[in-house]
Amino acid sequence: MANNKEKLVEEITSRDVDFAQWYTDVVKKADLADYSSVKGCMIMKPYSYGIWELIQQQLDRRFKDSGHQNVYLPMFIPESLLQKEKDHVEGFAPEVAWVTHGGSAPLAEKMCVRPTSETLFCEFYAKDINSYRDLPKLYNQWCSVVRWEKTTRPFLRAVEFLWQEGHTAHATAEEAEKETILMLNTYSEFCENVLAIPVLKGRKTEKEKFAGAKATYSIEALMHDGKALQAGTSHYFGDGFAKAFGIQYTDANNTLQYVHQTSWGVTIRLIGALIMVHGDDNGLVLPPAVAPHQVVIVPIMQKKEGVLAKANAVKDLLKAAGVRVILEDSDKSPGWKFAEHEMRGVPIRLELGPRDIENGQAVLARRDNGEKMTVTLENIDAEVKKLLAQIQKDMLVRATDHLNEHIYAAVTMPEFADLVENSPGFVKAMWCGDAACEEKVKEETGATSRNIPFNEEKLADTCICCGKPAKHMVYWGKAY
RNA sequence: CGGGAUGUGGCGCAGUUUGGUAGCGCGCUUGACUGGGGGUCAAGAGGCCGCAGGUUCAAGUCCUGUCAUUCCGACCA
Repeated sequence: MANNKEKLVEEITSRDVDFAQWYTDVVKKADLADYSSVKGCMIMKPYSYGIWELIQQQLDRRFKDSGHQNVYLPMFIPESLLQKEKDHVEGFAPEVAWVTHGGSAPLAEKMCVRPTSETLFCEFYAKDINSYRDLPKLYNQWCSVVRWEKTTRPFLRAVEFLWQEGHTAHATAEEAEKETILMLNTYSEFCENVLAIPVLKGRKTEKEKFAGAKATYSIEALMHDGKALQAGTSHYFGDGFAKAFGIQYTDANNTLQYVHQTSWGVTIRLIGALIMVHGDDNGLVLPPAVAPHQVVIVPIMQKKEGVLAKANAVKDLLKAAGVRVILEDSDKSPGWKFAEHEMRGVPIRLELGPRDIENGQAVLARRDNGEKMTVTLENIDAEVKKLLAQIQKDMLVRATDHLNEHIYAAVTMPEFADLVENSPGFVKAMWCGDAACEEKVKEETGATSRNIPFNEEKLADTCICCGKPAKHMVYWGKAY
């Protein structure tokens, strides 16, 4: 009997040998994505798009529950519109793609393909908001955006990627700040309960914040190799964009006011996070909540009378119970099927052969820890649902333990540098608030500030870098 | 955007040094036997050797350019 410690799949490079190569192998072997002839762009195959659809459904429900509505805005932004907010255009101009021709005729004004839609939403809000009665505007958009990245990797960084971007406008700063935190919390709750990925919530430093934002908050996840991945961001804009775009409303006292705005987004990078947090040397390991197939039924000796019929009956039963199940009835050998669906990270394998049918039972094998158990066919649906819930829970516990075991604290710079170099993970350290120190830490150690948590600890009185009085505790780490 | 590596049937690769009829493994198709951890045998199909120029009687192989992928940095979700 095998467990997940054994390496069954020769094609996948071991995680510990070469994590980057392992990642690329999993993307290919789990049938997630393929390359196209367009540089830096990827083809999301049905399996990865299926994961994205499950992410979308469950996030979208949360957005709707908190009063948000979906809209769709154009993918083109005229140059003049992009340039209305100074910081914003400076942040994005280096990486936008430009459309200069319509057919063969040059355009009077070139347009960029949206790298993000703040400017379009602002233009729209300026027209659409007149009275305090029009507020708040709680809009979200599911779309793709284009950023001309120099280095790309499937799911983690692509020239075009899928995401959702929420854009809201509020009457007061307090309300907008509340929204910013609400959505940050929505993301962290989603990551933990759906993706089984624990995250560190906090505020970004000035240096790391979004172009044009007053404050940026992020959720940071820890990958298996100890590197950090920014899994989602939520921005508070204050009235900066409102002033640049003239988004004003008349309040109850008949006075003109500027709105206060937010934006927030997560991307298909979450799929990259799923791969790098949960995956092992046999491939992908998916939490049941986002697994396109939660159960794969592998019939044994399927040509034998009654085996396929029984397998189909079990499939129908599970389907009726709301389980996403497939019956692997191709004429491949059982061993091949085991390995194939392990690479794809299917949470539960259900083995069903003549021997089982005779005994009125089936074998369930867990993808996350390799455990096998025998259950009776009578209440197979209840058993499977129970096990799916257990796997979802255990995966979060395992990832949380991994995160906690890789958070270190440093008080001196040599200590800090040693941790960053030899103990991959997050390092907590005090900081004076000066961007120069942040820059210096990065230059000397390769670690960047990830975020400043809401519940800061006081590890020391002085900045790890310059020795001046410390203002904040920062999570640092090497990041993707 | 800098440095390294790689582009040859669907996938992984050999062949390039020394130019001379394009090969191997896996996969694929058909059939039979098999079946509880990537089965066995038999018979088949499948190639503008990344692309564009050039040298040559002759180019997968040599030269120039270009595109893409990948790894390591810098930049970003």
